[in-house]
Amino acid sequence: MYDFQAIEKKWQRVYASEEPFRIDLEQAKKPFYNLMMFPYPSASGLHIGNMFSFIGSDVYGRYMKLLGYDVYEPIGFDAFGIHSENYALKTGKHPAELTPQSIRFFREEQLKKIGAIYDWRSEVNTSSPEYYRWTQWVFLQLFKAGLAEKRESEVNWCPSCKTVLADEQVIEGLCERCNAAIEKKTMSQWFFKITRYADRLLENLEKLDWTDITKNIQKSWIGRSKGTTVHFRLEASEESVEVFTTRADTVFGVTFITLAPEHPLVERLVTEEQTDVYRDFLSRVSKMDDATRTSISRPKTGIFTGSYACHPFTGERIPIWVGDYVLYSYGTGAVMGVPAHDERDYVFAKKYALPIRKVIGCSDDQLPYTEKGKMVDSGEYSGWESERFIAEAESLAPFLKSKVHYHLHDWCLSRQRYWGPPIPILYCERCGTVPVPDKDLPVLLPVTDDYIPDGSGLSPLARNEGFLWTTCPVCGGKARRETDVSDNFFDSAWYFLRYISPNNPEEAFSPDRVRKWLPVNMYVGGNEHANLHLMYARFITMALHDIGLLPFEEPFTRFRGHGMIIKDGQKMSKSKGNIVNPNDYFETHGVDTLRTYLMFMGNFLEGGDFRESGLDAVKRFLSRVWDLTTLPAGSSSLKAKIKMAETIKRVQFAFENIKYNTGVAALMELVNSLQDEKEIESGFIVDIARLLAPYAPFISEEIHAVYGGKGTILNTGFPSGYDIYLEQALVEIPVQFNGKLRGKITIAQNATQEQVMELVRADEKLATYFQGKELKKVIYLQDKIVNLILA
RNA sequence: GCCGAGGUGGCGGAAUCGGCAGACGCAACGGACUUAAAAUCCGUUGGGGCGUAAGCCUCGUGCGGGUUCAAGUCCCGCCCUCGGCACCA
Repeated sequence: MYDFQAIEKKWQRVYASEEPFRIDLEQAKKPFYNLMMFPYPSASGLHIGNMFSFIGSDVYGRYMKLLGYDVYEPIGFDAFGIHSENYALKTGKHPAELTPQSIRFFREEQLKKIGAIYDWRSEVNTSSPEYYRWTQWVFLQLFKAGLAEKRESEVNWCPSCKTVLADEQVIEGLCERCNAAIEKKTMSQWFFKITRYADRLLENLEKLDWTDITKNIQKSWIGRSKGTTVHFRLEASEESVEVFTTRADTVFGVTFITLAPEHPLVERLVTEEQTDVYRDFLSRVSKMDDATRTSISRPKTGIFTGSYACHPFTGERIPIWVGDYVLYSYGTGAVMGVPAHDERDYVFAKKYALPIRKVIGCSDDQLPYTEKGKMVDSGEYSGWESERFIAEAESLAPFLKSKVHYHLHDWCLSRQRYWGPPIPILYCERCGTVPVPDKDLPVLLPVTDDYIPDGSGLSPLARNEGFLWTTCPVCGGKARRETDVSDNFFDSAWYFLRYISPNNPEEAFSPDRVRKWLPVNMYVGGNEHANLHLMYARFITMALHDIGLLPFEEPFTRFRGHGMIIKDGQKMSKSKGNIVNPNDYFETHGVDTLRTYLMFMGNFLEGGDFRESGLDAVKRFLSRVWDLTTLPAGSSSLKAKIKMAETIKRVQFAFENIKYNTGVAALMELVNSLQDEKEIESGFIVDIARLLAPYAPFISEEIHAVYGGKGTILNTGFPSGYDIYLEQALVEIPVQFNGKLRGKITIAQNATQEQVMELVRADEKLATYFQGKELKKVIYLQDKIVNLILA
């Protein structure tokens, strides 16, 4: 009888007391760093999606362990940040009080029970001073390298969370977390200059073993766009306005210029008689939130400034407009209006009766014609191909310059909140902006009940006099601390470095261990972090590399993004009441069953549909595995050994290619095929347990122990030695006539075509197909298939 | 709109290099065990047709074409779903 509860309790105790997966970070011979994405300890516990992710990662780690690697699988908690703080605000409990409770539940009731090979000595907690001391240190490294900068900027302000958000935390004008409409505010903020790395972040993708899905998400987020800037001299002054275009070939078709309403030239360009119109327009635009402003379907509006520029090629007068569809934050904040060859310009020109000039060969009813083609009515360049003009633009005229623009923006690091690491900067009246010296780290987050944001735009720390004032380390005078804390994404942008030196009080990460363990060999997590976390972690790594602290540029050699779990064909949500709580199944089905089922229900990289009926099926399967131990010891059939050899290959393929579901299926097939065995070798059963061990740790350990095995089964190697039986296996060869399957023959491996044909002709049924036909051709693939072409 | 991934039975999903489509599992149906039920075990299960039967034929991987001895897989043209980006100039 398979008593899963007793077995699991026993091995959970063994794992806790004997710690068989402790890794000697100094001495390990074959280091393999197996990482999964940092969990954020919510009060509601790890949900089934996290569990899916962690188990998928652990299955890989266990497999590598079985192959003999010293697998380091660290674990820790991403405990700072707005999630924890918002929850604290809602419940009225202090985050410093709540966070340890949440962590305790995660650790004791969930993570320690799932049979993962975590080395708990690795545990880090981003909200502990021992950790954030080094977060602050990393900030200072970047600051000293000129990669951190405070500047005035228009920022996304969430009126509900009362804080600034990075661009990537704004989804269609709404806050990623609370869905409140984002407002624009001008504030002084700390930024990391990630845009300096845009090209390298893009180019390095080629070298990484990541799936194309993840790479593609990063590519489009970086959003590299190659184009040309064109200078238009203003009619009324010596200044010029610069526009950015990817279609320099349409420059002869410009009939107007449109500036973003925020463009600094606008104020000066609006003529007296247009002032009222402009004021009116501006008040309408500023009332629009970002969601409305950037909605594609919204009608485009604009006004004429009253001023003109000169066309650099033709000298023609070009009216300058202001349009709400031009974004100040992209390109130069100004565009050249080419209505004949651009959708938006076309609509705009039609609306305001501006001329339309065709400069790319096409028929009139095709306008706006946005394809490339042959240039027409373009002075000396008429007849050129678009591509040629674009490629050579820079060399054609001094007012044309090649330019690359990125969608990626600098990383706004400041948060006007409480629950994060204080940014380690001081402002001294005499010395200006001063970094906190390393010896004074960490800048401790004060323990206070006064942590609720007041909407002033300042962090709660700004009200804390005890925190605020200090002494300038340079001149000894009075200095004020920076009161913003840093973005939660910064905590998790370097944690994989801390994991290799988790308790080192001297260094953030020790260089010897960096060389031994990094970069991370295998990283597993959700693709929803492809734009944010993965980009930031890559940036921080690249920056630390350039500073000379890391010998590599890319933190994660191999990354696999897993899919999402749904329940009975529907998305899980609180409102539907169909949230799966993993702990519910520990008692009813057991951890082994839950783990194996999660890996079996679908392709790990694509997600799956969670169904209790499937869970029952896996429980039955494990029970059948257990029943094999009741078979008398003896020798199993050749058929069984051949099946084992095939299963080993299939299971290994499944692990290597993260197709875990097919590995479970292969094991089920093996167990099914053993139903008729009368007796079996104990080694055979332990080999089944070895194949199963990455999926179902506890039953595997128990089977290993029942047959006298010592220590963890993961130290006993991946099964081998069955290939000799495979050589004895007969093959079944499908026989086709004219491409249609008509039968099969069974023959020894590596048979010649003659041997195969002999059997085919000898087969009573197959032979009938030859009657009255001439055999024209035989296509024979050894051990695979034979196709006979008859006339 | 652009970029990417995908579309396979009643359902979740397999099919590694162009070579037996539907592995494995669920559900359903039939049977064994049982006084009965649950549990468990055994069998059947893509559609259509022929045959008393063993079996045989035929269609079939979103749609339409094509390449090939052979196509879920490759090529061309569509449709739909999901993910990413998006007044991006």
